[in-house]
Amino acid sequence: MNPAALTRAVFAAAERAISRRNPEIAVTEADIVLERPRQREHGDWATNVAMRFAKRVGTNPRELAADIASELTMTEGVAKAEVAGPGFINVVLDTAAAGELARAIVEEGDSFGFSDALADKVINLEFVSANPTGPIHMGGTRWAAVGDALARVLQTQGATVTREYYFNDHGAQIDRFARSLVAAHRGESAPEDGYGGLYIHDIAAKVAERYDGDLDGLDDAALQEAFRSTGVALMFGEIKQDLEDFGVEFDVFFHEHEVQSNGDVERAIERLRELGHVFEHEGATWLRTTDFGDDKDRVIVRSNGAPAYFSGDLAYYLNKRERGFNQCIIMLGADHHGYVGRMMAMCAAFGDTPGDNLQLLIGQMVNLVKDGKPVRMSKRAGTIVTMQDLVDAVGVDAARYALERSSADTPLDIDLELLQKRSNENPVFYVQYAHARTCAVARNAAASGVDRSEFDASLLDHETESALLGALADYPRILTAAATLREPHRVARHIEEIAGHYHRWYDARRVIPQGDDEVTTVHRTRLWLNDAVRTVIASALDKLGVQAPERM
RNA sequence: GCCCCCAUAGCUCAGGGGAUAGAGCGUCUGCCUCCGGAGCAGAAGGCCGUAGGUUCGAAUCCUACUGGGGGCGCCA
Repeated sequence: MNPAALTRAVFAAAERAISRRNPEIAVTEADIVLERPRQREHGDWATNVAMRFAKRVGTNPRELAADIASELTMTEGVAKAEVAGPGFINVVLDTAAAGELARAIVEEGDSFGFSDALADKVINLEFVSANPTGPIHMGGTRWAAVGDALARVLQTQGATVTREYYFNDHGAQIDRFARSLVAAHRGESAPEDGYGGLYIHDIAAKVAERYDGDLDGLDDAALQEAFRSTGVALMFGEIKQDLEDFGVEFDVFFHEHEVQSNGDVERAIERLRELGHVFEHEGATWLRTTDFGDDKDRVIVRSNGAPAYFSGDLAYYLNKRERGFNQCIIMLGADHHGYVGRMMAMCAAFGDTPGDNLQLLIGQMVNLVKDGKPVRMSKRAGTIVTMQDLVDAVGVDAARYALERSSADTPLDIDLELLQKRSNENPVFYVQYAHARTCAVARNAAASGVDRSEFDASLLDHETESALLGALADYPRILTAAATLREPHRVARHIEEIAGHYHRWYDARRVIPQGDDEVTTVHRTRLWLNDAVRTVIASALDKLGVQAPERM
């Protein structure tokens, strides 16, 4: 019996028990909450439905629970339902009913746990969007890992997802970048407001190489323009390469320059003006974001006629909506959380629903720690620590997993020394090892003549087997939660749990017969369970963009 | 000054109102005659930052405070 079927059974039982006492109280399936008890001896599942309804029904929770439990006991697949504590109903499933899951998972394969919960969502997921003025730093690295994982998790729930990178190739920062390159080219020190670091010299040298001496005759403006366009292109190429090496692929690289030059900005402003949210003040054009909860109104066209940065956001958001996305998710670093108010106000000003059509996720800072001290400087970038620094230190799998297993709104310290010293101390290896072990067992099973020609779920009766099956049964719910809450770390935490249950099962039960013992149904049945675990771990690691090695 | 995020084991972090608060790492003790010991079993280690409140029930929700991080431009 799967959780959905049990939910229906509990619903039916609760409805009968409650309506007997008071027919006017309506129970819906949404009122039924099943959870996995922390203590195994509390059964496979528990529900608090009696405690939730006791007051309204006018009885005490334990009495109502007893009624529901006795109804439930009659349900096929339920071995036991009993009242516990203040009014919980603990349910133990028939061994066979629980064990069927092993076969179901193997037969369903990689798509086990997928659903159509988000099938109506056409999602634009914007993340990283690092400026092309330097390499990707730790904030961008965190979002690259988490964003890619989130995209994959959303897709398991039927959502249509476009991964998008907003490329700020417009504005004053690019001027500063160009001037920094020119300074490096001339052997001068970086401008005060410019960018430093070895990479600036690398890029400058590459630009010069590409022009092959043709730079000599150029005046200052032409020189800066040459370094600007070529430098940005080179920098962007490096960023794309870093992302690719990190296993993250974007569907769309959107250039800010596009909305700034094709009239979209003007059109967005005009739209907002028609809606009555734009006003002129002291020569500048403003959006009245305070009407929608922002702390202050925002300039969208400066008094000198130049569009403010925010105007690009207006046009870009409108552009996304016109491309057909009904949910725009933007992942921002903690240093940008100040934009939340104005972005949400902008969304509302367009007549959309903040929190639905537009969602902003804020990721907290990542610090690398070594020898107990924060690592602040990169060899290459000078002032910041880059994605490359992290990958060089611990590898892609460990880097991604370390970033993905924590909630993005927790500030995170990553201890490089620990991850470098003995890589098996990293949780990613615990999970990967469990997967490799399932593969080793499968290989040995094949060699010993154990196959999946038979299956008897009632033979999966060991406590480690019900625990393992329970964790596997939970996986679909974890995936749905991870998607709807935009918290892919839940997937990582859950496979750690599955891996733990698997290792304990491995210690307690053998798939391969010992010595000269005959291969029996027990061994074949256990192979199904082994392969079910492999299926789920491989699928979950894939969602995290982490390798699931067959051998380590 | 105002706003946002965070505070849970020695460290890094999980815990979407439920029962005895968990994992990995670190420390200590056991387990290799047979599917991979990158594993398993056990031990030690917690006023869940403080104080109130809501609730049958709070690490979880609300308020205030303390401590840490970040942000508050006609910069991008």
